Amino acid sequence: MKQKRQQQILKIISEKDIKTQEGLTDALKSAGFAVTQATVSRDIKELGLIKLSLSDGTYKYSITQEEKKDNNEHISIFSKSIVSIKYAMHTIVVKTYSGMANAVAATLDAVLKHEFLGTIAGDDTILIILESPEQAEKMAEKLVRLFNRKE
Amino acid sequence: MKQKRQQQILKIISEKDIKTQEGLTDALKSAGFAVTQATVSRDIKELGLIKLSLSDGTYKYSITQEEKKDNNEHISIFSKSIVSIKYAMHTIVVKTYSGMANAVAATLDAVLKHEFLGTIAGDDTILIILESPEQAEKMAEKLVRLFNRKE
DNA sequence: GTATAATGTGTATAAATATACAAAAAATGG
DNA sequence: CCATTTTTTGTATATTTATACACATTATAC
Repeated sequence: MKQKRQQQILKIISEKDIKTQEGLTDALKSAGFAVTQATVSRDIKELGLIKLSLSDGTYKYSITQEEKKDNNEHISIFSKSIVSIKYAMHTIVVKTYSGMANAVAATLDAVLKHEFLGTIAGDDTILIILESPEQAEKMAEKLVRLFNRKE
Repeated sequence: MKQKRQQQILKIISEKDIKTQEGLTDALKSAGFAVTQATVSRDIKELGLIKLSLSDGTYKYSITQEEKKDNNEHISIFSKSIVSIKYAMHTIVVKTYSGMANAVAATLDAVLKHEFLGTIAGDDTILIILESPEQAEKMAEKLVRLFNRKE
């Protein structure tokens, strides 16, 4: 039963925004799984679900994007090629693994070109040029967040 | 101060396993930021941090892999350019927004070239060629996870 | 079968987290 | 400068979530 119930939980949270464990308990009840919040709490823990804060100021339960847990290579495909991101004055310097700078720069250009003046890529370094130190700082923070290296 | 404090929070959780907001409050205090749990709760909400359940049965705070938060365009910089990922036989078809296929393909190549035979990119479509349907399926699933389109 | 161990669950409650409200601090516009 | 608005924060507390404990259920070994 537990197995089925946890399946159902994944189904439920993929279909509607579940904001609390109480809400999930109710939804489960509707689906024929009568359990208490305590059990839901345990299920959530086992499933590794997370509570996200949404842009409207509320929360919802969700699965994690990647399967982190298990092994250790849960690094996003792109951030994988990036070594570091630093900024100075109105520029950002992105270091990549050897030979990858052009590929990364091309994609950055394609996706974000309206947000900076331009990029120059060598073998393992990309220079991104912004209009001001302020913009460089903000963009650098954004890139760091987007590629977030962690764990 | 808030800005600095939130930076510090990100630093702290990247360095040590923070299990509760109380723990984070203490760590912040040690770092010279004396605030209460209430403020930490608000910071966590703003930063979009999540509470992960670890394999040892405990919890820790962490950043999300992608930036979801703010507006609705919290889609990772790269997945932003990808429209869909489908597979057929031993190939995968990635659709991108117009003009971005080459940039995305270049990066895929750079990062994953040892994992597939090759790629062909047009204006908004990339064909990835694998060795077998099995490999194509697995790789497609991997790509979907890595770029995880969702929400 | 019975005994024993392991797993799952509810109840009650402890622990952790979010928030209403008021006050303080900072920003904005004269 | 002062007045007004916006943002940030603490206090107190409501809400939400996790868990100790006891009981129930299921699996395992004989």
